[in-house]
Amino acid sequence: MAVTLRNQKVYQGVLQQIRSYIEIHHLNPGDKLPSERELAEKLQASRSSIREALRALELLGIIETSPGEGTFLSSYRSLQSVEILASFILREKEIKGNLILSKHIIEKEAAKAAFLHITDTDILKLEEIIHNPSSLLKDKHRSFFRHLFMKADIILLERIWSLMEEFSSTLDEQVYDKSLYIELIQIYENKTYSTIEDLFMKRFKRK
Amino acid sequence: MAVTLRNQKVYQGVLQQIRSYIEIHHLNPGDKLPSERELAEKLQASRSSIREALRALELLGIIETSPGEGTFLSSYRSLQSVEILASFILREKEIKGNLILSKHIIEKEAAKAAFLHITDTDILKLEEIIHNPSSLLKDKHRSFFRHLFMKADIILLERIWSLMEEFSSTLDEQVYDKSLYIELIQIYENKTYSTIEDLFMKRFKRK
DNA sequence: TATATTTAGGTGGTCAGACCACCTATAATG
DNA sequence: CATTATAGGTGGTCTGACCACCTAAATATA
Repeated sequence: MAVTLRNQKVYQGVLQQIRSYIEIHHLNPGDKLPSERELAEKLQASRSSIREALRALELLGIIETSPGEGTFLSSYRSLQSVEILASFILREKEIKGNLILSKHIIEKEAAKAAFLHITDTDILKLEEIIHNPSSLLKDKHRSFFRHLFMKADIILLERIWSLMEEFSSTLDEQVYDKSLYIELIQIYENKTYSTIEDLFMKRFKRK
Repeated sequence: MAVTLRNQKVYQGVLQQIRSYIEIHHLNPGDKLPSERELAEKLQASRSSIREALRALELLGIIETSPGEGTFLSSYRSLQSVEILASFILREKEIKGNLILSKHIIEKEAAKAAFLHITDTDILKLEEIIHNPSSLLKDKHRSFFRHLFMKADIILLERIWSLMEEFSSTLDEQVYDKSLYIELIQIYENKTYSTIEDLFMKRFKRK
């Protein structure tokens, strides 16, 4: 059995050693890790313990496994862990009321952060999204803000916002307002940054 | 063996079923989950598979285990996953810059949202936090904003911010600025809401 | 009776060994 | 040479076994 330091569980030690292994061997995304049986022997732990560590890493999106092939470092960043976390956190009732407000705040900041980088082409693109007759209001909303997040270059907030969007769509109260987009586009055209804050805030007060 | 839907692994199914269990039984933080053997029987999976799911949940800080006692819903969010995630994933440079900015934005919004609810008592409390000689700047920062989040009553953003704080603390560059807190307290005293935005933005521009 | 002690059973932690389905490279076959 | 078996490795899963630990009930003690 692997040495158990300070009441640490074996799988936690395995976690650290795998991290070291990756570092020492300069493994890059897509590279293969030793097999479970090999790790078990190398790290002096049972295959079960190795697997407990690997499952945890998998949930965090750090590794991927292919039956019959092996275990590999993830080449893309999975949001699996965030989703699991979110699904547990958002379950709590008080949080749900918070969700709409938080999402609104993040959208406001995206609109502000994008301001400096918005070009005429972007404005056309945004108008096209909003006036597309074949899309639902919900989809318009998502495309619209996704574009803003992209321009603002705040990937992290975009991811968080995406999750909030997903969860808020499971709630009853849908709160999309077409005039918001139109007014925002006008602000971008007139280059009046300072009015963005008000645009969003007055809309939230109304509820 | 548990039914394997769409190539889904057993432990992933177990993950979902545990989530359902928590919801159906209205479990709250601190409450006890069924034992591993009981879950194995209930969910028609082996104890190993149950454990793989539990280990993953443990790493995410959703559950805690006590040998000899049982498995419990976490009463506090341990965030131990953050450390692991950070050490594996945060190598990517683009994300780092994004992290600091995103955290800064959320802190700014917390400061604004708290504005209306700040009382004289709160101001004293905030000053006490900042001038406490026995705490590190990092801890001052956290206590300070935790108080603001509490007053603003935006739990969800606070959770997200906590995650970001944990993440950013694994980075080299620490960016706490004591004068920010002092100026912010002054704003609360003078009740000049409109200057909060500038206070934060000018600080970010400097970097 | 009231308190201290033992004990039995439950719980998580870990391990070893066994199949299975799947993949791949090699060897045997046409 | 191309095709097809085949053998061995890999993750996925299960079973059953210990161990250390905790708790509460049963027992012994004051």
